[in-house]
Amino acid sequence: MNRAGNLLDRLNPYQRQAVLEDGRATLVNACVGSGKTTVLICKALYEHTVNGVPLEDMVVLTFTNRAADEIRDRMTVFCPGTGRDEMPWFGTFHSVAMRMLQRILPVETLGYTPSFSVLDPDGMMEMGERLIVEHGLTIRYRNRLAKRLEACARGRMLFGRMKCEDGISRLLELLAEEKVLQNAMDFDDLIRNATELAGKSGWSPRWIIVDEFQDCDAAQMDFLRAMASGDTKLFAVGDPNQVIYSWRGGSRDIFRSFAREFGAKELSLPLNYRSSSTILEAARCFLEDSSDLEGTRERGTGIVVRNHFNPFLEAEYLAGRIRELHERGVPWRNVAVFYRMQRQSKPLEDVFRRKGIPFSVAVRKTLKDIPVLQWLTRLLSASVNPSDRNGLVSALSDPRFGDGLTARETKEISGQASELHSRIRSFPEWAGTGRGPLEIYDYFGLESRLSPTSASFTENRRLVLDFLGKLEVFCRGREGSFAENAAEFLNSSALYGTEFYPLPGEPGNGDSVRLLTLHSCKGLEFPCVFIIGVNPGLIPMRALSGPPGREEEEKRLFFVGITRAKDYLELSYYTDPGDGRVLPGRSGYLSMIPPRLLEFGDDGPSGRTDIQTFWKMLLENREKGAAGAVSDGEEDSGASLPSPEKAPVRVRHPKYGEGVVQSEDEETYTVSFEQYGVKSFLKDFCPLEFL
DNA sequence: CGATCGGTGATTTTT
DNA sequence: TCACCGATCG
Repeated sequence: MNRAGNLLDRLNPYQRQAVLEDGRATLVNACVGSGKTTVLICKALYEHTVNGVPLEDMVVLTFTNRAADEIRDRMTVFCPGTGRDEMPWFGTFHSVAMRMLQRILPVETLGYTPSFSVLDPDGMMEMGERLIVEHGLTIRYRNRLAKRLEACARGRMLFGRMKCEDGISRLLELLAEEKVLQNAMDFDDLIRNATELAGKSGWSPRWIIVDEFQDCDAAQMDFLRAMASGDTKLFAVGDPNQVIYSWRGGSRDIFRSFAREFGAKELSLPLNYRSSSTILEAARCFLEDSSDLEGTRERGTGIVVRNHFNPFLEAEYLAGRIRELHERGVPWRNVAVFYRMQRQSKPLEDVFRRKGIPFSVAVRKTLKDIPVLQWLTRLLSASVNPSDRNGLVSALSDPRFGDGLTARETKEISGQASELHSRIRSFPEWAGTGRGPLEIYDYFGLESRLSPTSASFTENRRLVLDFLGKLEVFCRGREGSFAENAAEFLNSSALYGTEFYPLPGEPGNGDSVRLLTLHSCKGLEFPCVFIIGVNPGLIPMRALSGPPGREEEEKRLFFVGITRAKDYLELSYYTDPGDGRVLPGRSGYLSMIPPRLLEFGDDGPSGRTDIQTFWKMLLENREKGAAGAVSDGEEDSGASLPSPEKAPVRVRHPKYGEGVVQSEDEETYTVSFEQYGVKSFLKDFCPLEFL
């Protein structure tokens, strides 16, 4: 009681109201940086310590492992002695669904056993490839199979009209059968099967609490519905302004339908504690509805806008600028650079490495990127799960580490066909209650399989022993057989994804500058943020086709990026992006920010950059023997502007075409274009041609 | 089989 | 705008 009492004292009135709200369903519209995770944790603590709800009677759901870990860690701080076992239903949607299927739901009715295995996306593709061969299916666009399957599973059809017979839907059916046969569930199956069984089981928690509710898709909503009985209370926290995954099924409508379906009381957390009011005011320009967003902080410095010739020179500039910040006492980890596409990190990586700036990149690492671990997990999976034909075939047929059998040969294996095969089959018995890394290493004869002569031998050996070491730690102190525990380990590492594996050669989360896509920066915050490539075609991404609402989502994405910054924000764009799909010059989004919030950097470091830019252009032009491109380098510096007259002033813009100047103040022109509506332009950086 | 034409999509990605 | 696939034709 005391603890919870103290906890409440630290909350603002909005947060306190949310924690104390006791209706059947509560929907908290939490603005960016308003302490929503704190509220969520306080809610769980309050119900537990004050209202006496056992933690086992609460389902607390997140979308990422990172969020789940944070919540569990912070719970443990307030409830000392509480481990994972006391919070069985705290976790990601997928891990909670998996646990329910393993422990309390009758999976047998679906043809599974509680020791089913979790099929990661790569494993699913392997299974798909095999089924295509075995059944002689004809699949169009084979190299985009993954995308096609995903689209098909969500009821959409990629490459809509196809003249010829296409086996994609047949493949989907076969996959569904095969998964049951192999006692394996993919990520979607976990949610779907848990939903189906929970609806019938009659089991319900007293509370369901959901984080980042705006990311819920239809299947996850069904899952909530299936778990909730009439007595279950629901508490969902989210921010409709941060819907940036709608292509994955998230939707702003989910807020409305939740409120309607459960008659939820809607509250809001409008106070942002993170960003300076200047940054927040700029961010507000990108919202459809910014009414529930109030700053609490001082103005801070202006948002710096800069242009660079190309991504390479921009990286040079950033390296210098970030080093300068570091020398003034800013730790590396307080700085982040955001961009729209993964590949934009490349020039930054190269230059930062050369200039000795420590950095870490959020790269998407899957098992596939580390072949030896991919093979090892298939091998172990086949060893602990006898129905896992898929893993067996993958492990045996691998040309590098396995026996290099063809699919046909592997199919006909009967028992003692291969040494490796018999080792796999007798593994559970051999393993008993526990085996160490070196024992397993020797048991499978890995020393020779990893081919000691190959260049990557040392690295592969280290990766394998490291992985087996983690397996040992995981299994230590657990009851049951080693094979059972190893199966559990493989399942959670499939769900835990990349972070479970060491990234070879890369420094971890130490003191380094973070390079992130605008999508992956969600949920983080940094004192200093640089958003690069704010060009038309990149931010916003060129949206040719696609459902309406695309443009709004790009705005929200930029909003998410801006609101990561606490104190310092710098936006930059390229004069010469070096990519046909990206237009040179400032994105229209920069014109949406009131100019009084911006500072256009043209002194100091950028001056150096301009000289470099000029040299670079000179060199390139000399090499190409081309002339005339140089003048483009300064497209944004104010060309001669005629004084405005009383009569309508007509202008031409390179992208928007002809328009009429509507109004003018000291810094800007506001121009109305026929097709693009009203835009405003800074006088000093004006791309307009006066007619 | 090689050349050519037409249609489609490109990016982001928790688990 | 470009890259890639599939269909079609000679």
